[in-house]
Amino acid sequence: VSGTILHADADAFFAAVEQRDDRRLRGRPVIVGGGVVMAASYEARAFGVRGGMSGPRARRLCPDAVVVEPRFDAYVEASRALFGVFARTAPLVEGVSLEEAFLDVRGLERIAGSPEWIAARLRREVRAAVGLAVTVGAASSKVVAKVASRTAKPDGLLVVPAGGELEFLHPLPLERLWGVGPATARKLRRRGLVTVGDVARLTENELVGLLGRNAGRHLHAIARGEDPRPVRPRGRRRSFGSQFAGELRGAAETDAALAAVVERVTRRMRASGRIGRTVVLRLRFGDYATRASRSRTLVEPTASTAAILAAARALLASATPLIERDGLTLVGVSVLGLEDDADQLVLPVDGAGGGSLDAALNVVRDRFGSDAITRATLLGREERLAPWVGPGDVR
DNA sequence: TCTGGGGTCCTAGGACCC
DNA sequence: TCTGGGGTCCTAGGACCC
Repeated sequence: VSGTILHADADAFFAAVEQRDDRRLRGRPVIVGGGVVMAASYEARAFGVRGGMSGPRARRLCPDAVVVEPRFDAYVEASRALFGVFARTAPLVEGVSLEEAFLDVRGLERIAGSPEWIAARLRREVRAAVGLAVTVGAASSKVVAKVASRTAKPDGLLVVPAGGELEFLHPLPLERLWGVGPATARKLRRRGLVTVGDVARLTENELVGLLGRNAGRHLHAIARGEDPRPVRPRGRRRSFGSQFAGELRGAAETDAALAAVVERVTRRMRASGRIGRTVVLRLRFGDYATRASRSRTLVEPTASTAAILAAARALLASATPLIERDGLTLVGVSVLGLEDDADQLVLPVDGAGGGSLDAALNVVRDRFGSDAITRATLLGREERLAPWVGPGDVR
């Protein structure tokens, strides 16, 4: 069936929200984030500015760009509105990030019209209700819908009809495929392959030999536009992490960075009412290429700063020889193996009657008894949501 | 061109258990 | 006494995505 899956993706999301909220920025090159480019408006991209680029480099490329600090609250709010339109458009929505989702519109033909019509209306409604441009790709599978939206950006709509998948995919450069990153692209290019069609001419066995069993099979399928993965709402996040990048000179400086990183992670965990059991230490060394990770699984899950910092320090000590040889340029900590913290309740103060901390505490006492609270912490909205809210947190 | 920060999933080997 | 298949958990690394 043609176009039963839509991929909707808001264009230059952070930058577009800034331009929406400040008309002086409209039509001008806008860069969100000073240290590193988190988003660039299309006006800035015309100068070669890209996400992930260092701030100084971006300003060299585009000296006239307006650089604004990110406002995560505004992005989360815009994302809520965006997903509100998605939810009104299709019964089944899979959020990929704050600004992007797959929508299953199978069976909506008689109610809502053809996929093309649904997609066009979705774009109009987002424009009207959220004030942003969203590009939509429609196809019979997730990969093809995703590649279609990539191809139609910005502010576009591309429907790939059933049966037209290969005609659409095969002339495209193989890097366009969703799931082909730098490493895979390098391997394929070394074999002289350039387009998706070139990849599709390889047998499954050849691709398995090149990339491994699973990756090879997957690429063999998607190069033919075959992707059995259904549109499925994502579950909750599976890890919390944070990192510090920069030259770390000496043990004291490294330990201070480690402590700050752990504090950020555990604070967010407590704010979400989650605890975790596996602590992962990530390191990058002086050559900026070599990386290593060390992990340790605790007996009991925790969100305690002290417990996780102790584990992280032990892991760091186990990597001392590597550090002494090369120096460190990054230290990061992630916590996996998440569970709900049964002893902790996180509730929004403004939703607990009265809009004050005392009122919220009284709600808890009423429900669980006067001695239920051993400790209460007031968290800002931004601590709960930003930075980098996962799609599992949006709903 | 020097270097993002936050995530997800897969692979592979070893330990341990039944 | 020797061989064995299959499952789960843990650790380290790698690829990819936004």
